[in-house]
Amino acid sequence: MRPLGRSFYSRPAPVVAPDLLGRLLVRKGTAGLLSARIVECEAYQEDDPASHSFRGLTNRTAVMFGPPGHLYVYFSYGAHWCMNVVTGDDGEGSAVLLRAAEPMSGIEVMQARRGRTEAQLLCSGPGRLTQAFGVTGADNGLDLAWGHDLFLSEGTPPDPAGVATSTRIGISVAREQPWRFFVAGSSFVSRRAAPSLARVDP
DNA sequence: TGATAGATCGGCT
DNA sequence: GCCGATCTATCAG
Repeated sequence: MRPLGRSFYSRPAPVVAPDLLGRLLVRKGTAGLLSARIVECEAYQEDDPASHSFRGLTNRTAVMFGPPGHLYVYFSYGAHWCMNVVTGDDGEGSAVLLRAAEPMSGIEVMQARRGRTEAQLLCSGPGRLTQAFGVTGADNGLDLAWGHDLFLSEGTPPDPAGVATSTRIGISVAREQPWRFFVAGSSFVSRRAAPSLARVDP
């Protein structure tokens, strides 16, 4: 199981995002091997009012403006960590938020960390995914493309016809951009919005 | 310097 | 369905 290389990430976020579906998020640590198949993610770009990078480089968003293939982790609503994959060129503030995944291995560790046993409650949501994988601010800036215990591997991409798009969850601006990508029909997609999300809300 | 909104989640009504 | 927890960044004064 080899990490996806730098070139995978050095493309625009809305191009990388659908290509992330079906890939495996892998963590090899003292807790053993953890892996999950990505089923939902969202693209964010520098000229995008919904993006953390929209107002320019800050201490918090510095990683987003760095080289592609690194991990951007931020603390949300005073309670949860959320993880992004940095995309595009070095110096450009774009990334893809990993929102949900289907647990594949290391399920007992995920259950212990989450305090839940149901498979759909382990990695289905950005805060849940980071908790299951033990990702925190300590992992901010980590290079996914080069020899760490956390990386993405090839996996098995879904049939292109099985990929659906929608507006991004919890975002009130730039609603015209259908930059949420998910595996249609997967029961591991986060459930915050209506089931038939292939439309753009008015 | 204070108020407020936010890429969330889980518990309660 | 609604609300609180409680950190970060931005904006108003």
